[in-house]
Amino acid sequence: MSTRARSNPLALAVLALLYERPTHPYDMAATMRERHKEDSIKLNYGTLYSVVQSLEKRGLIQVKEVVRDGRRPERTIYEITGAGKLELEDWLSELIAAPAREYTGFEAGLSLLGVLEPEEAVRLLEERRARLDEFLHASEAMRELAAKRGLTRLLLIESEYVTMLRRAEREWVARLIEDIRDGSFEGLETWRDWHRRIAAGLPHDPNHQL
Amino acid sequence: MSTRARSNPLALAVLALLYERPTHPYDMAATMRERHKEDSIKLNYGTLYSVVQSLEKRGLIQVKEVVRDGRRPERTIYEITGAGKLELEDWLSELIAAPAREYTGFEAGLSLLGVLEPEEAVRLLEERRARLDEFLHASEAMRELAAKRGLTRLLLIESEYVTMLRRAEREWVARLIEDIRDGSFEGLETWRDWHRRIAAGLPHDPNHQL
DNA sequence: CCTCCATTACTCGATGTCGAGTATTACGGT
DNA sequence: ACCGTAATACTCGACATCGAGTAATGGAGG
Repeated sequence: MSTRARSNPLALAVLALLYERPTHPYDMAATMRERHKEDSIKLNYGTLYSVVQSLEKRGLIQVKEVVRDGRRPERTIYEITGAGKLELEDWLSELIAAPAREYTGFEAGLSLLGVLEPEEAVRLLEERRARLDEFLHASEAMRELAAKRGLTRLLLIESEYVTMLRRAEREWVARLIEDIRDGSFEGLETWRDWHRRIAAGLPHDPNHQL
Repeated sequence: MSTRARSNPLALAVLALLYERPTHPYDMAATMRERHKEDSIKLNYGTLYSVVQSLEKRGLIQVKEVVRDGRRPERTIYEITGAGKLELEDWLSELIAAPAREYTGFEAGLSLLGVLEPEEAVRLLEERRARLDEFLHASEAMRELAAKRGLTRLLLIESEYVTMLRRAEREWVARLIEDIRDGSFEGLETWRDWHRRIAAGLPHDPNHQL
């Protein structure tokens, strides 16, 4: 259809909201906030309005009516189309069924870890571990609160997923720190060597081929 | 400094490459390929050149010389500046030390899981589990190959991280499937109910408040 | 009843990202 | 000697994303 279809999940959220009931962009944003969807789907006003326009151009949603309350700005109410419902189900299915290459900041950082000295790397990893612990505690607290309020598991499933990933990351980071510390990290000498050479402006052969 | 500084990690990779030696953008791309950096840092030609320009504007890198080989296009050789070295270390440190909110497609999908029927959700999750298994096998094979070639752990650390995350995800997805299947998933009836109402066009109260 | 701040609803210009396109040369095969 | 394909080095225009800005209303406090 369009050029860069299915890039921004915010468009998927729009389809999901309009699947429930017709409404206008500002209200979509407010609803996303109330339901804590903005924790899992990046929300930005400018982007929201442009994403809505793009969905309209693609025939997945359409204007239902334009209402004006006094002299406030007009509210443009959209509704989902048949094609939009199909797109919603198909896109959502893809997101669930197909693991995708995602580029995270930490992964990028790890791939350049050799730029730092091992000691510096350890210091930074320890800070990460501490922050992950904070996150996990906060997350635990929220979970208890949510349980008290009788929130069902379906409503917390994204958060359950993210917390599980963070817990796994925490354990991995902790082990990595140990390995570098006690010298069992394989290739530690090469790492140090490479670093000394760079600092001295010497040629270095970062033997990176697979 | 600039408006949207530290957004694209590709800029970090550029700084890291110029930290090793002066070179031109096209060669940076080639080097990133050779070293499998493009697996962890998204590489795109257009973006690369615009990112380089932005780094130059910010004074983090500068043109060293412009050479021409016969009648080929000119190659613009860049080198890193003092400010650039500081930025490299600071940015990299931040990526390692501070866990950041990352928005993944799967998380977005999970947060809208209620749009699907439980049975459909299970089918899709099973497909995901199968694909994760494939990924993990391929990853295992690569790991053995890399070991044979004597690659050091530092060079594979990003891949080790990603594989560990995928393994954790696989186990979580498997448990989730079980819970929905055997009915122990809390709130399954509410889920089904909500769905019936939507399908019938009835009012539904998606009680999402925290 | 007046003032101030939050809320409502959206717009705009700058900046970032995408990937196909261009033009040249090197090189292997026949 | 000729052809086709890969590699070299970069450009361009369409599209996406960002977040500050705008302009009106409603309500709480003095």
